[in-house]
Amino acid sequence: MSRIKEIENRLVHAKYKLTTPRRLIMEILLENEGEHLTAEDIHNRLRDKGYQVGLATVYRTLELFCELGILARLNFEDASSYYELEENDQHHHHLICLSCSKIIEFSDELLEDFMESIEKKYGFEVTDHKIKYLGYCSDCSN
Amino acid sequence: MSRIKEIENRLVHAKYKLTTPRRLIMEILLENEGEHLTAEDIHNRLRDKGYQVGLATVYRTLELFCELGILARLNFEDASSYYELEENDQHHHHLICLSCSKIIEFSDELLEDFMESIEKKYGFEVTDHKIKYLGYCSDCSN
DNA sequence: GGATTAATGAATTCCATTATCACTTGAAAA
DNA sequence: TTTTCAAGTGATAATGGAATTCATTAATCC
Repeated sequence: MSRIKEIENRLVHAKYKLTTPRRLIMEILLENEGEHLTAEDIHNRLRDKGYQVGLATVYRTLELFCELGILARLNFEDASSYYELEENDQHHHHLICLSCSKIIEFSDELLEDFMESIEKKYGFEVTDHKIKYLGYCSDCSN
Repeated sequence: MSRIKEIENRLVHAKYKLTTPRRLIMEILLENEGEHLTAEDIHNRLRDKGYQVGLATVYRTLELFCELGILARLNFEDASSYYELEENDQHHHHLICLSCSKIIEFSDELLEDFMESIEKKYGFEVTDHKIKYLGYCSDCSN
């Protein structure tokens, strides 16, 4: 099944309509797979292609896609949120260059020898790391 | 050396003046050690204690303290930045409850058996995790 | 077809943060 | 001490990302 069909199915299955703005936003996301886009980035690219989609709709659609697990929202050190396609539940994390802000992705098959292997693999000199575990605390988990 | 004296020294050593607003903000931070405060939190607590310090000054001071390594700025999933005292280079990370937003801290002596041990130690059901390594990429590291 | 509901988009609002700029402070020099 | 002046401050305006409002439009149901 094509990538776009699969996403369409997820939308429809969750009782949402596949509208033109949603399809257009989805196309932008697919065309720019691998990049980390802000809502405004997407809004601009739509405009550049001649499509008029309201910024509010872009925000709403991105939020919806996040809820459906189609997208992941990323927060780096600046104020904006960045979005990227979630590819088949494959976690991946980010190396963030303090100098040029370049973002390199890496997957997490192995958590243990992370630091050493990553440094070698990407020639990245790690000076700090931030880990966040998300989930439910003992008060909330039942 | 007292905590406050030590921080004072760091300021002066970096050629910054020890002004009243900076000292007051430092006191608030020390009084609330262990909490994650926003700029506005600090501003409010100063006001509640009868001190008038401009919000802009609070922001500037927090930024300065971050540069000097006195503070760490934390970005969680909401829009605000949170600040906490950096205690002697001891990394620690965060468990964030998706339900009540409670934040539990944990240290990182051992990276490997993290997930399991954390779940047990804190009764926290981990459903996702986010790791960011910060440093310098191969283009920037020399 | 008419009614009901979902979705859209322009504009507005919100809110955290940053910039501006005239004024004040405090520490070094006189 | 007093003077001096860069450093620092604070009221307010500006910014920018995100959320909200509401009138309009599109899709779906009976």
